[in-house]
Amino acid sequence: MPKLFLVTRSEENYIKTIFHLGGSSSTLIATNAIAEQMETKPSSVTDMAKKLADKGIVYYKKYQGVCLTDIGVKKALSIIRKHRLWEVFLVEKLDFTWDEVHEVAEQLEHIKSEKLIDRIDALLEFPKYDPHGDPIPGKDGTFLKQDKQLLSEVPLNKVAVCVGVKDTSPTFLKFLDKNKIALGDTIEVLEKEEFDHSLLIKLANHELSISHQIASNLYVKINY
Amino acid sequence: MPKLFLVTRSEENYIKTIFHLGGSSSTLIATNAIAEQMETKPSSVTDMAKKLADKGIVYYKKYQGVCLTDIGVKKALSIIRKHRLWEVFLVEKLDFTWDEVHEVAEQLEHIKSEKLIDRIDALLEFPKYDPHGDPIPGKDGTFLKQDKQLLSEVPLNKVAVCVGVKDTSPTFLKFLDKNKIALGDTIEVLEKEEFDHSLLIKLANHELSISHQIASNLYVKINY
DNA sequence: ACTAATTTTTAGATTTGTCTAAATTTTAAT
DNA sequence: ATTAAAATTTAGACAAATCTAAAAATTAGT
Repeated sequence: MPKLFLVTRSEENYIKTIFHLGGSSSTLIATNAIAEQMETKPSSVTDMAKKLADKGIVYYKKYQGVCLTDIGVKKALSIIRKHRLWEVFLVEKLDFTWDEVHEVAEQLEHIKSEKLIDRIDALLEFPKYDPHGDPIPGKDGTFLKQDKQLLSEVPLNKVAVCVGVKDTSPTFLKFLDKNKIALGDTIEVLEKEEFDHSLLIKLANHELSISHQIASNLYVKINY
Repeated sequence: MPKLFLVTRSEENYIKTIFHLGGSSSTLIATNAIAEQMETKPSSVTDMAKKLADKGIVYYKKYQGVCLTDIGVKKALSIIRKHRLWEVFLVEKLDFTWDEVHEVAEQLEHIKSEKLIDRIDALLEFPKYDPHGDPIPGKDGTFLKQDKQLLSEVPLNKVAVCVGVKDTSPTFLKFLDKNKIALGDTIEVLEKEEFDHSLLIKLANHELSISHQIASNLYVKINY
């Protein structure tokens, strides 16, 4: 029986980052990519890669990169589940706004108590998505892949519903608030400008021109 | 302007322990006492005492012990406030029992977000006492000294209300549950046995004989 | 007041997680 | 295919928080 039960906060952060960079399903993630994402140095990543490999959490091929093992994926999903449930809690129960939740959830996701997160889940009535529209992994490790797409890829005259964001920076989220674009809003693509790929979109009560950069950071789901 | 804003988790635990051992109000607390309480070694306490003294959080007299400065007391109250509010949250909102809350609250008390704890406070409608009957420090640093006393000190035939416990171990709390002694219960002292100082007490629906050790770990408030 | 016992501190070592700088490997370019 | 550039790893160092063992100071006993 391997003793995989002591995972430090730092280790958890690495696991989460590797998952977000696509390191489940045997895709090797480069040391540099992890270092950049975590704002640390590549040599630190190498050190941690070895330690996580020893614990059976990642597969590490020298000079090639790392990916999560089955155990690692499970651990990652558990952390992401906690993070997203806490985000829902902060928004639904404590009236935090979109852009305020991330920083606090980064801390709360490391609290070690199975009972705690299960009770939070129940209190929130088992939500399926977090405030950014990202799916919440199940207690059993199930993970719903969402059929969302970027607004920039939606065809002309299609009607879609805003379900999330790619860029989660406060700057971007504040821009959305200012322009009255919120989760669940209906968006129709009226025009696509060939010159700069900007979009003219129609919201509930107003029309709006948005740049390609904006459109390629907004996730939507097309209605059938 | 002193930079007192980086306090590590470990430092917070020392601050809290010193406070609980009576180290506010310039009473010097011995290195050994702190070490015993925290299940660490005296030499580690000395190291930390120096560090906290450098930061202006404790006053440290070599070979004599430490006590909290004004800044230290403030910091301690802030941690205790968080700890107790989280305990109320766990019991009131997530149906945790008396004996389950402490361990989780020990983790939650270190979450750094003023807004978070203020919103939790509001969600709970600004409680004054935690589930063990201990008062919750105010946001402004006010701290209600409770006029509670040990059941073992209550005179014969007086009626008192159970407001808290001194020993917070699961063993003790489970004993209380089993004998149907709960927070808010009315207790009358019927007899005091001279031989072993055990007490015969009267509860709502039953009488019960309890040892001195039990009685000296139960806090009550006498009704006027 | 003078030992003896206890408490506290110092000095040096350990672990975790990080860093810098140098060495090595891989990738890309001509 | 050889070399230049980029990425990665190694080696050695450092800070935080802890420990052990030895030295120093305080307290207590007679």
